[in-house]
Amino acid sequence: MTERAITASGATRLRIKSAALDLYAAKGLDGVTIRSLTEHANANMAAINYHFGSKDQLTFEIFRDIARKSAQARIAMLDELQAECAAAERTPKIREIIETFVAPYLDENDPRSGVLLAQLIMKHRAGPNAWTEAVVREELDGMALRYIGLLLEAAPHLTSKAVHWRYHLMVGGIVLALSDSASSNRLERLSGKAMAPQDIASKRREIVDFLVAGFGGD
Amino acid sequence: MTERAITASGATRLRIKSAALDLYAAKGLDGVTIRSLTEHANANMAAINYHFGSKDQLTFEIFRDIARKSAQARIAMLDELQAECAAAERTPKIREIIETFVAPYLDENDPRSGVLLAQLIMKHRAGPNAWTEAVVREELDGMALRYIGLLLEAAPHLTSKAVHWRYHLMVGGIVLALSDSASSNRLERLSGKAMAPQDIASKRREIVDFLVAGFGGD
DNA sequence: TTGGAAATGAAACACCTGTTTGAAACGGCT
DNA sequence: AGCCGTTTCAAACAGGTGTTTCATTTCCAA
Repeated sequence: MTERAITASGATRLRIKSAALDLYAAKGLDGVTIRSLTEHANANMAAINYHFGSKDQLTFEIFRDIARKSAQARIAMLDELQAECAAAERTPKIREIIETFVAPYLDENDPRSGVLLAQLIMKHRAGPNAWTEAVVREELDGMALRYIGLLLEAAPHLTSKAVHWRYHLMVGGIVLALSDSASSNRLERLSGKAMAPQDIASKRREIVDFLVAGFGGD
Repeated sequence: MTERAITASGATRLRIKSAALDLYAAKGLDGVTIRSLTEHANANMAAINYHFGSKDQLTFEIFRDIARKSAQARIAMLDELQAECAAAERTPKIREIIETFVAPYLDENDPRSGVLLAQLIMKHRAGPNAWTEAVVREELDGMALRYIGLLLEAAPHLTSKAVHWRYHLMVGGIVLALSDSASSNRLERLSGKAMAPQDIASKRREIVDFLVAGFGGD
């Protein structure tokens, strides 16, 4: 009884989700209306409420998935890193930790996710919400605590308070750096067009180098 | 002919501006309606269009003033710093430069301005606007270039590209750290209530220390 | 083939936004 | 006092938002 429902409804459901990812990445969290959304998805307005219950619920699902995917990717990388370190009887280095943290924001194969992740966090800061709160608490907080613990080990010269602060400063730096290339491109403007913002590899290098230095070296 | 107009209109004009500062700082850029605004200002809805032309124009004036004030404060501090350094025949240190940059965000006498400044920048990144663009370009870009130049001198081990990047990462870190204490208080939650977010002095110290380290030491 | 649930579509709905209107009240000046 | 430009006020307005309605179509199973 549910099988046909799944396959049949799956079509427009997926079309809507896909269009939502595109539009949110392009126009930002406040620039997408239900009308523009259904137009890009070749669907009817009512389809959103029919398939998702409400626009808020759709948005929640979208960003919960993005956040969960990024958290899982980081957890996998951290597991691998810690296994490696356990074998070599050493603790992870600051640079290694930070590289796993930055990775989901700068995935060459999926640049959209990094932008969306940044938008989620900015939205949660600029005007928190029932669903931003839920996404951050349920998908991101645990991962953040793991990073803070690891960084605390890797940077024994820093107090716990300092590591907490620097974790948050790190997130902020990444998020706003990401959003810059996504919209206003202030970095390119101020540097006199000398910067190539599309070069993800060098972008990652600059960001990681700064953050590693911020935590007190490699 | 203008005198009485100025004094008479000045009253509600100022009341509206003051209420706007309060509400924008408390509710964020997207949480203030013309109705809540005039209610808090004991004014009529039409007063906003009568005195400011439009809600957008009012918002523009508010944030242009905030941005201008912060830029002027920083310019004054930089002038003093550079005069001091010229007398001592040395160049400004990274820490000295960054302390002037952070200062307007963490003014004990006016904590509202820091929050508003952070909101302006987040809004400009999350969803740029005609007036955010104008404020950033006209009030902030020149100051940013001066900082980048100074930091380039103070951190000769960094390339120009690196300094540009780190300047933007610095802004991002400050802005999101500021917005955290303003709304979601994630730092306090994750640290198990061990952090005292109201202690501005130690907050400034943590931020500056991280940024100084990020630029490669003192 | 046919019955009935699932899905779609066009239109209307209710709500909230910023803006405008036109009349009333105010306040200084002659 | 009487005038007139300035300012205030309540109400209505226009535009956009998400949601709902209900008739229609689609599609699978009996």
